[in-house]
Amino acid sequence: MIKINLDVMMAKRKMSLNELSDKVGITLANLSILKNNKAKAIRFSTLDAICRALECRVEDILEYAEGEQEE
Amino acid sequence: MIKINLDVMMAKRKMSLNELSDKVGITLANLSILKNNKAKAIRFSTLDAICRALECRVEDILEYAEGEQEE
DNA sequence: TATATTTTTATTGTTTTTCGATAAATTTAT
DNA sequence: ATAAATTTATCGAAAAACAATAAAAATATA
Repeated sequence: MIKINLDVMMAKRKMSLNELSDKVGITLANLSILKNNKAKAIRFSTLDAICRALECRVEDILEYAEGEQEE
Repeated sequence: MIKINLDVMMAKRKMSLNELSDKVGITLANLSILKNNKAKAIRFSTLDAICRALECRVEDILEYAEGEQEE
């Protein structure tokens, strides 16, 4: 499965959802959905904006976890 | 911008579009579009399938390239 | 060169999903 | 308690994935 580690990166940057929402330009609600692994896909433009806002790489946000599912 | 490095990974694995298309379960045409940076988004299910098929990580496929555009 | 294989491009249609806008509920901090 | 931050939930619209298909173009091979 693909894991979203947005929360980790936000913590590292001490950035709140509000701030990130502003910088990325997507609504608070939708960003929350993405952060909590409720989204089924992502636009590259959004991923790009997130990486730019958090000054990080794709792999800081998205992770392929072999097998794994539970929770 | 977000770069797709599918071609690099396919080369490393000596895997053709045909083979990858089979394993991933999306059509040849659409995989080609993705490979050539014509897609605007990607479903996590697809990204997952690609990582599994190529036995690689997300960062082997997707890369955030600061700035950059041209070409 | 001729032929086969692989890849790219294009089109149409269906289904899915993002994302905005909004509001309420919930959680966490003050 | 109160305020702030986050999550959850609808609804709708616009966008995009992806299938199916076919044809064109590029590449490899005999």
